[in-house]
Amino acid sequence: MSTISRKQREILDREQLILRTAREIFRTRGYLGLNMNRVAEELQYAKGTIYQHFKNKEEIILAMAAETLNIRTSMFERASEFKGKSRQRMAAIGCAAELFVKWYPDHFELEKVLSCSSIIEKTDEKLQEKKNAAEMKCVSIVAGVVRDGIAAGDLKLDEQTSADKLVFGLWSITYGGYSVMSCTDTMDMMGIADGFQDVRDNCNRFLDGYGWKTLSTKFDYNETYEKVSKEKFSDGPIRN
Amino acid sequence: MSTISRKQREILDREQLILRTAREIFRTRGYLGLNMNRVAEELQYAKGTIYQHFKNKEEIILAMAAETLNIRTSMFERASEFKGKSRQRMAAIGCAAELFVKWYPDHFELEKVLSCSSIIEKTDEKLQEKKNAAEMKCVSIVAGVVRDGIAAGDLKLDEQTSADKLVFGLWSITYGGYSVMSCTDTMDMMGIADGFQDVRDNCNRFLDGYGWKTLSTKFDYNETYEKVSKEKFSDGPIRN
Amino acid sequence: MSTISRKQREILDREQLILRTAREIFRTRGYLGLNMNRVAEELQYAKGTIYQHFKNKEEIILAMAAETLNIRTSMFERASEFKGKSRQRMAAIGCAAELFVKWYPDHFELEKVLSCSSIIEKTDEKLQEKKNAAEMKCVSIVAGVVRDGIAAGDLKLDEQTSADKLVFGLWSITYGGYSVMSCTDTMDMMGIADGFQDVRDNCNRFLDGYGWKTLSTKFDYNETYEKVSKEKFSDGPIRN
Amino acid sequence: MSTISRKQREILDREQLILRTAREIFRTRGYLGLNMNRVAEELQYAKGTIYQHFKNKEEIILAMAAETLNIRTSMFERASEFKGKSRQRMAAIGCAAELFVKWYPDHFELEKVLSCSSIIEKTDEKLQEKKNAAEMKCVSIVAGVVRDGIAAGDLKLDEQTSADKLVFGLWSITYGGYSVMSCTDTMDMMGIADGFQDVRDNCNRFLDGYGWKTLSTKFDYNETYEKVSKEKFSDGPIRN
DNA sequence: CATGAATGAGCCTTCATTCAT
DNA sequence: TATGAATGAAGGCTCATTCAT
Repeated sequence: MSTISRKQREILDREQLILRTAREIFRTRGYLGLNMNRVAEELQYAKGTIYQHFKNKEEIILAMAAETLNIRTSMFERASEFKGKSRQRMAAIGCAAELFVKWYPDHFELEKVLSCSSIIEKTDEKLQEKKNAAEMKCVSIVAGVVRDGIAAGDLKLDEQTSADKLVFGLWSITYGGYSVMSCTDTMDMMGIADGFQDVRDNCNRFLDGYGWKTLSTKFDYNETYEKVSKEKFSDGPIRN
Repeated sequence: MSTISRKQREILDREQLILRTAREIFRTRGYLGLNMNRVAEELQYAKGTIYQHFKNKEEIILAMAAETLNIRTSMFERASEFKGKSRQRMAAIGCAAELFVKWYPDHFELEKVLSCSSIIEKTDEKLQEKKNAAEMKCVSIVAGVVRDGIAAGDLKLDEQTSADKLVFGLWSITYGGYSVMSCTDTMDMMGIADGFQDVRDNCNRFLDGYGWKTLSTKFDYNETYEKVSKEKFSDGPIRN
Repeated sequence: MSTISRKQREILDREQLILRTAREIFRTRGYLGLNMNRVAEELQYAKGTIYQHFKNKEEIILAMAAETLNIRTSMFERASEFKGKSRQRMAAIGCAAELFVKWYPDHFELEKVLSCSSIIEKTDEKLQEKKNAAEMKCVSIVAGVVRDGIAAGDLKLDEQTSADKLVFGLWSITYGGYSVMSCTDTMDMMGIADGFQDVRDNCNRFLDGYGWKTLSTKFDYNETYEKVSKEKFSDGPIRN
Repeated sequence: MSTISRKQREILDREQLILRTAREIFRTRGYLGLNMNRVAEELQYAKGTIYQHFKNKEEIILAMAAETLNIRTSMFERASEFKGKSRQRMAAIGCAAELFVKWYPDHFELEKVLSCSSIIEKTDEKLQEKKNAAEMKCVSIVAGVVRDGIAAGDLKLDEQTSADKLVFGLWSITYGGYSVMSCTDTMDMMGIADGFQDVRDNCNRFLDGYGWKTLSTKFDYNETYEKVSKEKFSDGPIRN
């Protein structure tokens, strides 16, 4: 890593530059507004240059997603290292998820786009695997904390309930919640003012429903969120 | 309704025919595979004729979404009329949501596409409002059942919790859950075999977390689902 | 055929117009100089219009070849109907071949291009078959005259020699000869002044070699050529 | 030749290496599949390096053709030195031509490509001349044998027939025959199984037509071919 | 000399939309 | 009102060639 040549370094930088530009375009103009012409133009590079780094448009999308997914993974990792009871550590991950959405709001859109098979089909399988690995790691971290909770006796699951189901539930609430939030109209319609707070609360109620023991009955989750935020993520958005 | 002329009737029929065809194409070939040429061809009508009914391609997408949204609304309405305690009526709506996803799997894709601002911008505002109204009505039905539960004393919410937050939660779990389910890879990764069952269970645990009283402690939710399915939706997919 | 609508007629005309233009470009600038842009430009039509008639560039090439091949076939047919002994009828076909090359000099180039598998692969199989059928018919006409010669006792082939081999030989001499002629440099190099005359003579010597009986020993082939030309092809280049 | 410096030697080697690689690509992927990128990649050299040897892509094509043309010339030379009567020596050249086609099947494709004016125009005139010289030499060898035959009294040509016309005829039959053979479809259509044998036979019948005396009436041409092949070309494909 | 990233002209192709009939 | 040919902007992608290092 340290012996990387200057040139290779420059290439890597340029790749990130391309992704950054693409992300900007994607955020402001959506998937259909993102095209190689625009990226090249915005970047003041020739079209061919972009193609030297990414085989096609789809690979840019995938690379963007992989990039933020890696960031999310490291955020989840950091959060999972929060010192506290299992339930608090889960809250820490919730905090990480929340900050991730706030910092990389376009990631959800990317995931949506990538779920179109016609897009993913055009990409290199290796890149896909990289992305999947990052996602996998993320899921594992959450599942790990759930199992820690079980091991610590904070959480008892009946026979019908696997740790995975619980993870799936949390994933659903957050993914679904943040998705709904990305559409202000729906939020207004539902009468939701502070979506982030509500997603937090709903996650907690969900875990309550499974009987995951809190530290104290009067435990203020928001306090934990603040603490995690300060301790682990005070330095703002991470760049890969 | 009864005073509608034969001609207007024909136009409506054709509109539905167009939407049906477009939906078929959308389901099998995705958004990028849906184009006016294909619709016209499949329909055995001329392209110009389609433009007499829909101002542009985007309006077709929007109309498709509005159509299924209306179906969902009527499904929710029917479900909410299920005879039983409030919690059971909510389960009935859950059943409706599940059947809706099973019967109209393309609706999620449509919503995804519509969330691209560039698409919705090209559509007539009135049609957007129609779609929003349908969505609104759907949300209201769910909120209504929540309030019925409160009124009936089955559910007590503290000061921090509004009925809306609870609706938002349910929406998140189902929307998020079904979204995740649409990607088999992620499902495998998470180790989820039967997503529908898990969404059901997670919804129920979530409501448990809020303390919504069940009819009996040994209440079997799945039984309710079966009953609702038979009583209310045994006649299969609804056509507008 | 007679009930063809005016519109269909126009379309056919336009298709021929496109082919005529493409042929012109092909003749002057070669395969690499022929592109859809240029065709559209030259034709003063929009690019899309061209694509409404031909799926892609390759199909234009193929269609051009099929068109001239059909012409050649009908020329061969006409020639084979020349009244005379078998050897004279074969000469008549030689005359047709010669005129064909003079009238449609680009056809050879087209064949060359089409022999590139990468080109033909992009075309519709049906169109390929059409072209092959035309070619087949052409070959059959020649083979037919050879067999007529055998039947009439003008030509006796030994056991090692099939009628097909003889046809192949004639094909080789004419195709090869005309190919060489298309490159003036080589012609100069070889010291050939009047290639057409030499191809005629060589064909005749070749048939002499196989012992195909001439009408009289002093028979002047060129005279036959002139007669055929006047009787059968005095009206100049045929348009499909 | 002997005073060539090591450096010049290296350059020559590299040039041959480039041509060899280009030829390999050309054979397997055709003209459109041959690009500088691919050549450089396959060769493990940088693109710029190739440009140090060849001004542009077209010159590579031309150089490849010149190279094989030189090989053909030396094959023809060798064959013309076959001991025997004039007609047998001509058969020896026919054998060389046949082996050349078998050993360097891509040469025909190269000639095809080069016949596109747009290609040759981009090349250096000197290289063109080199190629032409090689071709010229080849033609001369054949013409020489014809003249030897005349001088030896084996062949008598009338006033209308020049030695060149005869050479042109042989060229036509072989070039045309091998061209047709490169398209299996046409071969099938014509009902030709062993094209090489038929080209041989047709050449011989052609020469018979001109009355070129064979050694004996029962002369077996194929025997000569075999003998030439063994005596002159048993060491396989020649490398420049 | 070797390198190979950058260039950008050029090509193919698609498709929403219009409009003359 | 229906038609469907024509349009042409838009976008994806390739590749020969250059040139700074």
